[in-house]
Amino acid sequence: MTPVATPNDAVTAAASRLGVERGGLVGLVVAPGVAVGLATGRERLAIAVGCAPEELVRELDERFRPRWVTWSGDTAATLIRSGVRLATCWDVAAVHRLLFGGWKADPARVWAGTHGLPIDGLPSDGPPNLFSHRDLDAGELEAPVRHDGYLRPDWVQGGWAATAERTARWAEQALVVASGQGAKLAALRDRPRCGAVARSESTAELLCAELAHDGLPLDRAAAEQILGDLIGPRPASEADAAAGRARRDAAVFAHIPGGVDIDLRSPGQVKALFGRLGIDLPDTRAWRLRAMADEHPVIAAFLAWRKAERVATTYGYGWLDEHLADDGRLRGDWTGCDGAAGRMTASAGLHNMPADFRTAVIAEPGHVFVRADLGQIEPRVLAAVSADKSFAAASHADDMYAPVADELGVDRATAKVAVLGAMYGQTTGHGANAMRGLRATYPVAVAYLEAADRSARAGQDLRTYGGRRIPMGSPGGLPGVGGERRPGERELAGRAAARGRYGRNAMVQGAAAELFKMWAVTVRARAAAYDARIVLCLHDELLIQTPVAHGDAVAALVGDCLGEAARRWAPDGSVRFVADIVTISRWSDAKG
DNA sequence: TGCGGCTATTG
DNA sequence: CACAATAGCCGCAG
Repeated sequence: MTPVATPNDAVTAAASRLGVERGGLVGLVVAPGVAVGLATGRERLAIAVGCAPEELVRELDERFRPRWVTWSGDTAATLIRSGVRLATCWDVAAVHRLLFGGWKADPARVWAGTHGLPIDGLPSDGPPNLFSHRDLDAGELEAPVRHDGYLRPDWVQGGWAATAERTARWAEQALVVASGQGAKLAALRDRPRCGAVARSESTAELLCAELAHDGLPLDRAAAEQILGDLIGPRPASEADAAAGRARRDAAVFAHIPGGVDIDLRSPGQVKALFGRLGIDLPDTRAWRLRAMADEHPVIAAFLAWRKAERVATTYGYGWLDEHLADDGRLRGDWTGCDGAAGRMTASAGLHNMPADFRTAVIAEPGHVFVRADLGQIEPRVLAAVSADKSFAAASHADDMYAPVADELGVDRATAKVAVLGAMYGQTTGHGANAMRGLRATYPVAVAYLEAADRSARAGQDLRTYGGRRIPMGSPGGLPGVGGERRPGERELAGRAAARGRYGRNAMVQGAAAELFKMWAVTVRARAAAYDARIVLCLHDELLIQTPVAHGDAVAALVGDCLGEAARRWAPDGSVRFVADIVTISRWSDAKG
């Protein structure tokens, strides 16, 4: 009689062979239908038979809670589709973006980065070269690394998933990268929190995969009601849609004696039309038109047209059809950090949905939302990262601008403009005067911003408080600019100033993003005990759906998590961070 | 067909 | 109308 191996036995055996322990690094790759590759410093292992590989990963995660080393969020996405959600990870792509900046973080690039190999020497992913193959023995073909130190392109492009053994090797390579990244982070001695940030940026990738999979609850009937009020009922055909467009256009043309026939979607034609009516404008932006609304009734009609047109094209029925599934969830792609300062991004309108639609974001039956948003996060973050003691003292007020206004001897609105102007780089207009007061009162914080501004102007890379590199290599975009035209002195100065504004803002916005993600992953971890899940991240705001019975507990927990995250991110504790936390059934019920 | 400009939405 | 993002349509170059 042969004893049948239970999943439990398999897990124990695997854990024992690998030496899995709580918080220990374990390389993990998943090749669906092939194998799960696992690797530790002790051994590598491929699980291709026996119990379901995903089940084994789940068991290992729950029993030992290692820090899984992944190549990217794709691993988490694959596992989530199998019903497995990891607790924590070290995502080498996320850490690469932190260390090197920018967004590209494919395995070939990440490997080269940690090994100090030039990016422009990356082997091309063209067809295999027969001559080079002839010199390789079988062992080398099975090795993921070339003699010159780069990863083999065929492995990178999917070859890693060809066999069970290769998945184990690929997991091992990820572990090697993580180790190199750890060394690089340790070398950033003036960024003591970068290790903690690397871990939260990694786990944010797990959160992103979950957000993409789960989606945001959006009530279809409520959403279509809103649409109907703005642009009318769902068109039954293309002809119907065209008739609707013509009807909306006609409502604008009706205000023009004699009638016209222009394309309202063309700013140039609209500008010309207003010109014929005696209204001269440099452009047709809404704020400019709104100021001229008294001049002619067509302006108000046109602004209403713009609003409806916007909804019809971007947030109309097509938007719902494309992104809102039958289960009432609006789904988009999520990235843990953008290419600039490192904020999370989302597509499908999740980050820029018009506020009107928030009434359609309704908690599902038996659930409520806990909505929490950070108050005045950017000035508080500036106080922390610059270590300005006076500015930090101001953060102890619920409204930070009140003590700042007192110190500067100005009203609150002026104080706010001055602070925001300093962080965004505004140097002209109303903010300029208050700026001098700010420099006198909070010299450390202002010096921090101005140092960032100077570095950025000079084209020197920046690094945020948490260690994210802000590349300034070829800043401001405008690559090359075809032709012989050389930019004038004014234009060059303008571009340098833009780089300066970008740089000073990136240091604040980037640091705020680090704290926010640390908060988010802390909430994610703690809220799981209440069956609560984050359904939306919005730069300084979390929306969490939880069973009704746990609403109050989760609301309290979210506040605790902010304190915990703040202590982990900035252990000094001199800055107070605040959040407005409410338990609601519709997103729109939150007080704004 | 691709891309810069314009416009609008969000934080 | 500063800083960031996504996203659509227009107009123009190739």
